[in-house]
Amino acid sequence: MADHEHPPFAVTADVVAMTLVAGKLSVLLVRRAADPFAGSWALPGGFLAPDEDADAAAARELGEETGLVLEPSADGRTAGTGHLEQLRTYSDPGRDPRMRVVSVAYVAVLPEPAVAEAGSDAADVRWFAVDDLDFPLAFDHARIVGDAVERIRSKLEYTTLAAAFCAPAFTIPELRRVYEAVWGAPIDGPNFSRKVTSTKGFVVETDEHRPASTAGGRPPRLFRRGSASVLFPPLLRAGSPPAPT
Amino acid sequence: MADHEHPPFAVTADVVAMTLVAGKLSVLLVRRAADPFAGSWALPGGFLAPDEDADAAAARELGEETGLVLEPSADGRTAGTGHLEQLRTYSDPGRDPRMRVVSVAYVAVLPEPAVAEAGSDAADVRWFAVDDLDFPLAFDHARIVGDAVERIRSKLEYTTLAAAFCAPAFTIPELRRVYEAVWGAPIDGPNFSRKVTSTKGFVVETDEHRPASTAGGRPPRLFRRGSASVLFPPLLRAGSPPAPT
DNA sequence: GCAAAAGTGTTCGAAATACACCCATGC
DNA sequence: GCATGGGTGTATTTCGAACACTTTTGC
Repeated sequence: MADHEHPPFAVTADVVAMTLVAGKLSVLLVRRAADPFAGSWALPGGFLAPDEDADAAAARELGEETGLVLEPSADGRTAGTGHLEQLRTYSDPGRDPRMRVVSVAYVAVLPEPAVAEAGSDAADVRWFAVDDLDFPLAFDHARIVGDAVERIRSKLEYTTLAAAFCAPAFTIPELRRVYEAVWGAPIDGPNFSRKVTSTKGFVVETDEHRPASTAGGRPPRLFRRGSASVLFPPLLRAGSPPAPT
Repeated sequence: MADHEHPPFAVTADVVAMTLVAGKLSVLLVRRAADPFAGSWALPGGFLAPDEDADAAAARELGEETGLVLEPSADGRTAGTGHLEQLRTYSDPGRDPRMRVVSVAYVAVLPEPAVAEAGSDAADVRWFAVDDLDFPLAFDHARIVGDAVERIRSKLEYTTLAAAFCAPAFTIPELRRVYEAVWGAPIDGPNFSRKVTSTKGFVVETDEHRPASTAGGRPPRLFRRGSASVLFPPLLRAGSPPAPT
């Protein structure tokens, strides 16, 4: 390893924050004010501070936009609800027209109630359903969002990540709707319920029930997230195989 | 995003190159000559050139040590044999005592015949069985190797990556020994053979056979790598579930 | 022939799928 | 009651684990 003559790099952490909005998988975007791609939508993110690593920078940037504090752990699970994990690093020399910027991208999963669009500016921070992203994003952020969606889709199969989309207490049908929204395919309710409740550590039962909706129906039981982070055996998508990581 | 006052970062690409040596999963290490951790074993790697991205830098560094040229593609598959894919990025502020160094780590998988230790220096580049790594490595490279091993173990389950450990033409038992070496557990030969040959696109049959060994035995058929990169349904490890990515 | 290694056949049980049916609520 | 949504029971089928057994070589 040489230790001189290396060119100047800027390093950023960019976050693909995801949640369910009105039952649709959505990502958080911010409208750029400054020069390159001014007016375009982009991922929240920013430069690493001198004393912080990329995990901390991602958590900080996410907190600045959503008001939520997620402490990333080894497997991405956070102390409370939510999830924050590294996705991959994008380093194409031309990805920022100003200079050499290497971006460490993250995926965050937030429970739906936390959709608070507090943070910095008001109408310049918005959730977009991923299926509605038919306009170009700044930099290579469209590609990053695509990679993040594919990561999340694939991780629902063999981890308990779906619970990160839910509030601390949730029902089995709510969890099922997470799978249906992310995978875009219906899932058999009875079999899903059995699978989830019989997989040790996925969910833990409480003795509470959510009140039935105004449309009627049996009040569903409430569950909390279990201690397991992997799902074994996995919950495989029926049809097409997933793309590799 | 600010565009000033960001501290100077150096960005490196480090490669965890893996292959089977004498039937054991092994990683390529180089002995450091220069100052921090001089004399210690470390991963091959180096700084990104001004005009190259991390993928290209990783491929270049690997080529300088092994003489092999692997062109990384979207899913990590390379044109010929072998495999090169991004692992994750390590950015702890204290990971290099000299300065702020962010390292984009890669995993490379090479076929056993390619163990040529040509490259730069002779005895300062060596393959080590991962189970024999009971000495400390330079920087945080021990952690990176651990993450790489876990990534490879997990990817054998749901991708056709195992074939990257093999020569262009290989037998089913050879492929099975890859799984056994990486997972460290025996696999039933008959069932494995059926699973592999019945999964469309994993391997394609040739009409050649490898000559039987001197110990006798039926000569195994030769196969080549198929076009599939994902394995569906996956080939799950029997016992303990894998750690999440 | 005998040992060794590759590959096939067969059985068994666990688990996913499909779907009929029962339960508990709002109106 | 009746519609709505949650949950259980059960038959079917598919798939993997285990292992007996056949094939094809070297010696």
